[in-house]
Amino acid sequence: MELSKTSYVILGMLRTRTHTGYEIKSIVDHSTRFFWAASYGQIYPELKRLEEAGLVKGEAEAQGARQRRSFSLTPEGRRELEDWISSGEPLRFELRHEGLLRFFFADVVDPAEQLELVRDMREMHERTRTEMEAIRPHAEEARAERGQEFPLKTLEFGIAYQEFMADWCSRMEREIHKETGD
Amino acid sequence: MELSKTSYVILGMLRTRTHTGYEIKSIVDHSTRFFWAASYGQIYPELKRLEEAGLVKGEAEAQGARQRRSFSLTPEGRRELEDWISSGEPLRFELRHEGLLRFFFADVVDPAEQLELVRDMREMHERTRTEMEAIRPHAEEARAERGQEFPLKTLEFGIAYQEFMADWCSRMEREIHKETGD
DNA sequence: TATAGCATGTAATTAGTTACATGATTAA
DNA sequence: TTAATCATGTAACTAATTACATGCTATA
Repeated sequence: MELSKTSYVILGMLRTRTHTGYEIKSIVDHSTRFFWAASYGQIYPELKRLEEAGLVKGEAEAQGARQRRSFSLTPEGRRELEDWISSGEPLRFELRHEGLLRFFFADVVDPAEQLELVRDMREMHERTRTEMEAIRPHAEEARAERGQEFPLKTLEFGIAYQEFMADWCSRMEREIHKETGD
Repeated sequence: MELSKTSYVILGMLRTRTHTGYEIKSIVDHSTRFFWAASYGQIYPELKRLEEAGLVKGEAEAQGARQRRSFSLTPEGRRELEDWISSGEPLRFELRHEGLLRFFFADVVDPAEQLELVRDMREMHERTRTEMEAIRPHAEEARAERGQEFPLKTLEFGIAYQEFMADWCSRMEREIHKETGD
């Protein structure tokens, strides 16, 4: 069975304990979504496929009349996850940035609009940074209670990344302002 | 007509002069593809739609028996491009980074593998940086000959960005090494 | 008692890549 | 003469989002 990146997100989320599809979605939304998102439309069908492939095991945990299936990693699933992290396969990355795309073509508009664009970009990155700061307690808890170092390191990277982007925007604001001004 | 980001890439590429679909593809591959890619499978059908919408105009420029259609911006197309750059619509951005995704889950493998992962990530970003440096002459030419400031600024951002990523990887290498060592 | 959150899932749509098919021209 | 590059386009596929549909449970 061919595993997609999203399959690995799911396997990874089950590395410490069992979770429902719903829980996986909300953990993703508080962690990996900044560099790898996943929707219900991917998670539920993928959980089914992973179960068929013997990499996860679902167990009914109904609470009263509410249906609920918790999934756990099988030994094969864990091996698959570890192999993927250790595999030397090329690491792809992709940035899709609408602001940068507009910026690239910004010679066709005048400085006032150029300035507005970079200002909007900076604000967006500052907002995302704030959003990430709000998540920090989660990552600190994961470290304190489950000994996980990497979610926090990853979050700290994310914050530094947003800062880097916002700083670059500030620099561009100054550069453009110089031309507009005197 | 609803325009996608890729539509704007095409309009943008025609801002200074006419181009064929083939040329647009190769310019994209030397510029915006680092934050917005486009394939032939998008470009040719999209050029057709843009022409039907009156935003670009194609002209046959056959050289002997070889077919060739060059497209130019119509006044409406230019306005559409300018409006998009100036519009205050939310600027979306998305990072998909397989290395970071593995890193997030890296608690499940041992330090030797963690180290290998960040090393691979660093090397990838250094390679991309080198690739971008190779493009610099193109962007400098655009500035010198067509007065375009923004493609060069964007490229310089790209280079700084790759450096930032590579530096962070180096820092992680040192951090992990400390734990592996003594 | 009503709203927010928990929970599962599918269908339709959109976006995008890859592979394929074809052929001309230029430079080594 | 052959390989690289120029040039156009479609078909099949893959990935992913969004909207929809359903219903339970806890809490304010």
